[in-house]
Amino acid sequence: MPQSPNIPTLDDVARAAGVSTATVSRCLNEKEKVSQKTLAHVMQAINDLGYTPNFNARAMAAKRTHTIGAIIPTMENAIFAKGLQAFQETLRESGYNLLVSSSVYQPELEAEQVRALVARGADGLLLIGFERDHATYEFLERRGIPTMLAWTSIPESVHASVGFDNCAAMRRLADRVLSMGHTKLAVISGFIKGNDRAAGRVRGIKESLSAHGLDPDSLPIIETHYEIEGGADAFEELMQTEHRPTVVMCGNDVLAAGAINRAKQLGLHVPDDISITGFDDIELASILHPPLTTVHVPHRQMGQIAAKELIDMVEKRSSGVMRKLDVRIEMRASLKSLEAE
Amino acid sequence: MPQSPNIPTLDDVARAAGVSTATVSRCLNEKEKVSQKTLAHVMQAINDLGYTPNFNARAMAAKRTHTIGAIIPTMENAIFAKGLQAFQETLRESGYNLLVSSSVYQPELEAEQVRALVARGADGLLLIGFERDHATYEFLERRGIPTMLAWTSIPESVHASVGFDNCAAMRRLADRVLSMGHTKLAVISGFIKGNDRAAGRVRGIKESLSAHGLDPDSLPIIETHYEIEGGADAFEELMQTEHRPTVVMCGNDVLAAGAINRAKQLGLHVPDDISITGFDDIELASILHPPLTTVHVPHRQMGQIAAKELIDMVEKRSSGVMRKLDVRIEMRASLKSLEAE
DNA sequence: TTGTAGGCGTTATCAT
DNA sequence: ATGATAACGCCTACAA
Repeated sequence: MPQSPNIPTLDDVARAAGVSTATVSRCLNEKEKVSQKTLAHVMQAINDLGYTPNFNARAMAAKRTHTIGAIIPTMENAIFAKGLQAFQETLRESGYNLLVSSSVYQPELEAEQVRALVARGADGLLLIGFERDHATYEFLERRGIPTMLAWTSIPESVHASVGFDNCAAMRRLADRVLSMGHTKLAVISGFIKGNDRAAGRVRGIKESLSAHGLDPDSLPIIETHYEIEGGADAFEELMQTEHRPTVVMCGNDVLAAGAINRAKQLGLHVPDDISITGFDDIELASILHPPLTTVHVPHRQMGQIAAKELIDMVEKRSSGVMRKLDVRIEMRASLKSLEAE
Repeated sequence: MPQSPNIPTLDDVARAAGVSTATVSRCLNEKEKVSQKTLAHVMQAINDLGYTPNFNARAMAAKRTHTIGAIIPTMENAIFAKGLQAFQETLRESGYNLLVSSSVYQPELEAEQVRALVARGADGLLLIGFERDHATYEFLERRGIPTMLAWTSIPESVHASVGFDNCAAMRRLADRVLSMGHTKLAVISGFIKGNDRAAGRVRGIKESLSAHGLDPDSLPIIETHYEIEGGADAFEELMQTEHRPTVVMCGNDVLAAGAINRAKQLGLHVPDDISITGFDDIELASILHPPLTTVHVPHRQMGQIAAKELIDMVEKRSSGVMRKLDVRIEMRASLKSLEAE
């Protein structure tokens, strides 16, 4: 027979310590307002009873939770993991907790999770990218929930954000590619609808093409899931077309990993037969064979800044700025020059 | 001047719809107990006001949250991502939400997060592995929180769990390795302290050694972080020893990826100069060069079963069983036979 | 420094 | 089918 769980409350502690609930509460939240002696007493009682404050009651009474919510598109690959880890660490240093949920790249699910997190009393939110239903922003606004957008940078936006310019970054990489003599490019992108990062990256390539006098509209683009298998299949499809590209630029490293792998299976040598590039510079990129040329994104820095800035917003020290970080092109062996040596 | 956020409550809805709060509550939770007409009215009011139920208030009054908490050691690699994704999906199908946090492989942090999740009113918990402070189990027990342990299987345990026998699995792989003529093995493991999965895997190798008449105590073992870099450095260290192993067995695929990569940098050919094996069979394993021989773990299945079982426990349909899943040895090119062809 | 008491937004019991 | 109303566990003026 399992004893019915008898959970100790503030009252129990107060009674055990012979003080009022207010005093116990103070011992928990404002130690300085309590005498050493009673503090010791109370703490003793807390330990003896195995008391844990009820979060929900706390949230209701205080209207603060010291909790930040984050919604990321996926946990299935390392893209967000690194940054999120740093985000969590930085939050902890300031006494905040992190609640994570994944939207699996589904806008409706994200909207739902925003409401869930807010309903739970999240003091602030971290969202990825800026493209989402207006209703969501409106909701956040009405509720007065400080929100940071990350992994992106938003031109002339009213939103606080920390990230980089996906379009400009990819454009720089494309410029490099073109400067190496490539003229026949192809692109493997994540699904663009509802994903501003993906859209920006493709746009960057097109801009580069235009600037170099090439036709952006004839650029072959395949959209697929951000998965290794997706990248692989898309790559194969690209290779079967009439005019084979000499370089395939991928929307992220995971897609590129799939592409490189499939190339190998098809008997194509990278980069001699075909060059491949990625985006993100996750750890995977450097251990691929050949190592992947990609855009390095400062994941950890982004997470740290997001955390600090968000806390400042929550604690009214800031009203939300926009931070644009620098990226770096990481040249590795998967991209080869077409010029004579 | 930002308008002070005026969040609508049940009362507001009730007033707007001209009914009592009780009725509104019913419309939200037990529609069938309300007439069509009032239901429509109330829903209208809810929409008009943009009302969202306050989760914390709800949790307090109902003592149920339909929320499951999960604490995983890391989000930094894909090991748990796949299973967790399936876990979340299955939970959703039954109307449950998932709250995730990461312990970064720190037992104290995990203990803290268990309390946090319980304080938040989690109806149940998913934990990885079984090795943790007794106090935590006791706490969970006292609070009456259904808990599932995953990624492991526990001999004669009172705990509900779903997973596989890490020791037996690795032993099977080691048996294969030995049957291929290898006698000089070395191991790169994650830190064993506080990590039963890591410990079990190493034990499996030792058992295999013993069974084959080899001395398990002379097995070189390096413990390191579950990271690519950790695996790489450990590998290099192993290669510098007097008696070079002919095969390096790694505690997981991430370590193996690091090892393979470093081998390449050192000018060693895998598997001709050295064989390498992994554990988990994450996607990465098959795109490594050469593809990695590893132990395939049914991640998604594990997540699904964990979710179903945990819900059953929460809803008192089950008192917690132990499910042991099968793993499969995935033979790929990174492991080579030493026998003459 | 400590105690008293009202209120936070729901659910659920008991009437009606 | 609907309405009062008492919890739920804590925080926080306000008082002492």
